[in-house]
Amino acid sequence: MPELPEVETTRRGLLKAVRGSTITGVTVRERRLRWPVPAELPHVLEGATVRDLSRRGKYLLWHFDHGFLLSHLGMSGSLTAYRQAPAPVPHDHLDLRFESGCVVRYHDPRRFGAMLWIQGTEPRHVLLDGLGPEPLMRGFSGQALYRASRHKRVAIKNFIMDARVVVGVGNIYASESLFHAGIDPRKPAGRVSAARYDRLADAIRKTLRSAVRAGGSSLRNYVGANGEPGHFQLATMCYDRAGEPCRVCRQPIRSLRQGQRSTFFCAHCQT
DNA sequence: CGAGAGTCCTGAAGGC
DNA sequence: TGCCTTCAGGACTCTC
Repeated sequence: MPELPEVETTRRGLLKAVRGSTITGVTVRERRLRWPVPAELPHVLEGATVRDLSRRGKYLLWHFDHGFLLSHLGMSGSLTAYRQAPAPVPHDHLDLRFESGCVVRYHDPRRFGAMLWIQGTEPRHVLLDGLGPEPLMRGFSGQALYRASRHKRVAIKNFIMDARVVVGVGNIYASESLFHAGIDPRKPAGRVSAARYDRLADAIRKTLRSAVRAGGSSLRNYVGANGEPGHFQLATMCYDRAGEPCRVCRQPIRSLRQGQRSTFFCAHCQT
């Protein structure tokens, strides 16, 4: 479900409710996520005040005076802030209760997400080591992609989904960005020109920015922090459109599997 | 080392 | 209706 725009939408939605607020209680109903929820999590969070909520790639970092809560939504996770929480439903794995009465609830049917604790004043964690540049910040450019891609035989689509290259480009936005840049997703990364990487970097920025503006994607079951679905699915050029006519040239959109993931592209517009 | 496959898990959808 | 297979927004970890 969540790619960078969904995580950013979640962050913005939660920020007003949680920044400056103190946690009064933590309920863990299911510890078995991607990694076990640390047993000490309720103890370290109760009484702590959220100083900030930031994002690194698809990770959310909750800042406290003595450490950080590192959360990831995985494939099917969501974080929702309730002024008054309804009764928990299946897969509501964790609640953060605030002194205001607000409850932030983590829901994740597939349990590929994570809730981890980083002790200390620096947000250092192996999961954050080696992450590439943020696509919506300085440091990300066509030139950076070009440099990182030399001598790489991996397909360009898999290359831009590698978090060491650039963070936050998931399966939907990888296909969409390559469509906008006119690049065949099967092309070896090392054989794409610098000029085309400039186009691709622009396409990634534009695709992600417009999805953030739209409040994230709403494919299948995405809901944001306020429970509202996103609207990105209305605008996909190729993702999930196999057999349907390309919106530019009317040739049928093709699909294939790359690294166990579905890719969608237009063989006429993308070369 | 790089590249590709396997893995965790539940639920929805489609075929028969 | 029911059973089975396939697929789903991620990404770490293993194998070759």
